[in-house]
Amino acid sequence: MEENGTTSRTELAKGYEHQEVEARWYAFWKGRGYFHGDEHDRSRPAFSIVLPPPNVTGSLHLGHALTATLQDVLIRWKKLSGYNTMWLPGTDHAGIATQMVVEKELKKTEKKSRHDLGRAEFLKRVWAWKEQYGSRIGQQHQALGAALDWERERFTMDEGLSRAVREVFVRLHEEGLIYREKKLINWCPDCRTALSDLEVEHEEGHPGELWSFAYPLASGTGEIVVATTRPETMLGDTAVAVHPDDERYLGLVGQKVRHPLSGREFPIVADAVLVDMAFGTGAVKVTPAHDFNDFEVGKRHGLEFLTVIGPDGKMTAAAGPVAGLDRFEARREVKRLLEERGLARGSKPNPMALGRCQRSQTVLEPLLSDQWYVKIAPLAKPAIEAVEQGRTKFVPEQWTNTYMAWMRDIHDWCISRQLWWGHQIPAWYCQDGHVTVARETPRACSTCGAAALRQDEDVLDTWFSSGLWPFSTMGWPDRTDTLRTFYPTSVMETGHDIIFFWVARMMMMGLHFMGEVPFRTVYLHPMVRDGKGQKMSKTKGNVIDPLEITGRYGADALRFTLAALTAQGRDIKLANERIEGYRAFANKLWNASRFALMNLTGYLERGGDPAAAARTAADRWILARLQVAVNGTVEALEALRFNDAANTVYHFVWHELCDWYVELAKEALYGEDPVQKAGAQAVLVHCLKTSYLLLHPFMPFITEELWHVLRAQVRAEAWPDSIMAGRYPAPGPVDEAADRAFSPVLGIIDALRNIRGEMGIPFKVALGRATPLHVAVTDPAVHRLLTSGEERRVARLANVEQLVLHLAAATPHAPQSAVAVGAGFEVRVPLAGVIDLAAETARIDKELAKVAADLTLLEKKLSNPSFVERAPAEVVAKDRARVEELRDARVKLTNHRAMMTGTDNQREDSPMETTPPAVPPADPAPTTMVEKAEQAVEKVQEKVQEAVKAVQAAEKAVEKKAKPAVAKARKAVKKAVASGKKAGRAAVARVRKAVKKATAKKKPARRAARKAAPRKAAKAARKPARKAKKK
RNA sequence: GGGCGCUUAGCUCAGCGGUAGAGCAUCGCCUUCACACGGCGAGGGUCGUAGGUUCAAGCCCUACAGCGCCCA
Repeated sequence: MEENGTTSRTELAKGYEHQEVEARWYAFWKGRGYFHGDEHDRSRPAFSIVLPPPNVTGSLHLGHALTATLQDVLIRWKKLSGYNTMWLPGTDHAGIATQMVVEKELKKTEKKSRHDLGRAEFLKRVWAWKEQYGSRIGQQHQALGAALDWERERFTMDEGLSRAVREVFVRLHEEGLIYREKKLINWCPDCRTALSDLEVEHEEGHPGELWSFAYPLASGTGEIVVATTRPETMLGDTAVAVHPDDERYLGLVGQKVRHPLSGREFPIVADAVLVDMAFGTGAVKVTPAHDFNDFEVGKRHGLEFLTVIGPDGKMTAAAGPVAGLDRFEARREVKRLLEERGLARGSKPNPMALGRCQRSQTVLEPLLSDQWYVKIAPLAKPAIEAVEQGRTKFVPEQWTNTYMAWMRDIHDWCISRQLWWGHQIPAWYCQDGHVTVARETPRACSTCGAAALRQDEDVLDTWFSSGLWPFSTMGWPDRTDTLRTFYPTSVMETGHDIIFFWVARMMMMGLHFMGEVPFRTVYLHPMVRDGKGQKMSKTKGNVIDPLEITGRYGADALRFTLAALTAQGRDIKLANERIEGYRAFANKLWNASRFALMNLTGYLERGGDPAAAARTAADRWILARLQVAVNGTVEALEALRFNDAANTVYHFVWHELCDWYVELAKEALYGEDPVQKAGAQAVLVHCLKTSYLLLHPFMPFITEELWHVLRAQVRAEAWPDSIMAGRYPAPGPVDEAADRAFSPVLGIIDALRNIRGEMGIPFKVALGRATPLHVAVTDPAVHRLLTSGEERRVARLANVEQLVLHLAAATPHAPQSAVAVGAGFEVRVPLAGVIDLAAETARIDKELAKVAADLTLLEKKLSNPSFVERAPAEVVAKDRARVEELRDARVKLTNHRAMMTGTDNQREDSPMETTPPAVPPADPAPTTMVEKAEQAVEKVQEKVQEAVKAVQAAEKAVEKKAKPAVAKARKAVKKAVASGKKAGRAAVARVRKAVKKATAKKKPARRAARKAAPRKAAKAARKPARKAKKK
């Protein structure tokens, strides 16, 4: 620890400064080897993750930050839980993207193309680029605190991984699962390479034009009209197809048409698969070399495959009059030429589907070419079975379906790319065209023995190498200890957009080459969007560098935010306010620790059982709550419910430890009793230490910092000198009795605070000053608890000067006072001279309304015989107990109210049936302003209702009368209704706001107005129950 | 065209069979010696619509509507 100079630090800055703290710890952890997984250690269970490799030339965005965070949470949690953890980092070479970046740079700085440099020289440049920029991702991961095993960092183009790639290629080829064939593929004219189906982005509804023209019959006796969205392809047409059942064209099938621009003649064929009789003219032009559907037609009918668009997106020589033109220019030119010849037959707008290149967004061109393919069905089968058998599970579960659907409908995988950057295909050709596939450069053709060999110029799809990632990174094809210890990995954690690219392919490759699934669990996290819900993308310019956020709010705050927002099944909208909130949380933890340090002088940690050190009910209570938090956190982590885990700790630290216990403990910490003081200190230290450990996976930096400071303060030599070497808190039984026993104290304090708040008595004005405040409790145990010291805590937290305790059902009669009733207690605050009778009456009425509503509901429920018979006994019992409680409260509150309004002659002290008004009487004189506003709201609401009804009626009428037009009309009407409703709601909301503002200054009036609304009263009625439940 | 997801407080979202929750925002009070990156209190929801199952339904089932994503 000396390397950090924090050994003796036991004082903290007033606020948490993340920059200062975060700068300190990464090197410390790394230097101590905490990130390294030991492949020789088989004594502990292993927990391993391979980081899905980001693109080496990219930089991390928030999606990566989420990946890093969730994986780090798992790794750190498992490490603290005693596992031999290993998290393997690395990057992939991103063939297309990287090559494009370097080519662009080359063009800019040297005005050269890669062809000017030649392959070898160009690759040198790419490597240089990789060396220069490849480290950025590593730095970003470090800034995020990711506990990555850097000793195992890999890159898909490393020697070892390249060897794995060749091995896989050769083996698959030997097994007949890799083949080379001339087929139609998706070609990007911009990247000048073939793509796999997965790299195609489909765009729907692109505004297009369905343009019709006529092919003259070769016989010269007529024409056949076809329509197309791509007129330029007509130069490659080698047939016209019609439906065999189409009577319009019966006589034409078998005849020929003459191409008006090239003069070629080709047949009219009948094809039931391709042709939809109802669409357009029912006749379709067929371009087998430039359309996937037409390609099949071409094969079925033995048509000519005529390529008229080249790899550069320009028309080839075969395109005759438009040869050399760009395909889009050619489109205009073809139309012009056909119009000139009088063959144009009109056009209409037609939304069309487009395929675009994932990288360059260029419209793809189907192109006929020789490519390498993986025959995928035999690989997919085991990958399907593995999931069916549950050997790999998806979380959230619904992704199983997506995976299965894709796997079952999988197409052969085009793996060759016309690039230079990547793994060059280990296939060689001799002059006779024989193919030799080999692990090492062969000396001679395996078929004819010819020595002159030329290696295939193409490289493999990047995903071909990253599909091997879970085992190629661990030394495969060698049988290494790393593989033995850490394969299969425990979890694959990545975005659901990558399920096919990585997950599916890793599954297939892992099963095929390792004989076992590559991961036990696949956790697919949601997409990170910006605050407005938009997908982050470079083109939109809303991509955020995680380092920007960590710089501003701290890595811990960002990590915690991401974890807290990662609920299963919904995208994350990351808003700055949210991150600010969790930065505040870090600050809260910091200051709770600061408070502790200030009050731990002289305390030495001896490692005893905190439960034994606990002296007071408050001590035992917080320990119980802590155990609840530990159990909840671990349970959530086990289920990969990151948000639940984060929120559980958050709630404990802020709302139980800080809001309650720190305040409660002051009684003992500032008090004279050394034993109680030591007890509170021990409990506080234990709670903080446990909180640090719970939080460490989420907030590694601040917890490590505070761990050291607290450890030094209490001289806890038994604690390891890094939190990373600590043990994660273990789930265990909760001291329910301690939790329950203390709740009356919390309830009484709550009640007093409520009176204060509602009556507008500032905290600094002590309660029970002139005359004492009264608290009555019915349970002797609670009475004992309070007399044995807890009443002093009540007094401190509610600022009470004199408090008289009664073991009784009710407090003594006092004329001007405020009363609150809870489960088993009643408090009475005399407020002579201070009390606002109207305010107190209103407050009591509010309470009464809640009680009455709750009671009505419960009584109705209990009077239903089938409920009593069929519902579980404990549910019924609980409701009965609650009814008793509510009746008691109703009596007390009614008495109190009667007393205040001067009609309390027959006050009752024992619970018995009284019948308070179900709805408390409203203040008879609300201000006219409020009245008017409320009426306005109602009117607007009525109007909206009327409008909606009217539209609906109209809708029905329309439906009845005009059946054919119904669909269209309905849509329009509904839209109108929706927008009308929306506008109406907005108007109501505005008026409501205005009312609120207007009434804000006139409290009694506002209250009265509220009373008038029974729904609100009913809602209010549920409130105390909720509070009680929380306790 | 097929599939999946979403619709809960002003906003962003949890909850998924037993009394509607969080964070932010709002309103009132408080510069109380851990924290104004704060404390205390309060208001705000017929849980998209219509049916059904159940003693009991945001929660399960069916249909519909709107939004989003994936695949063809």
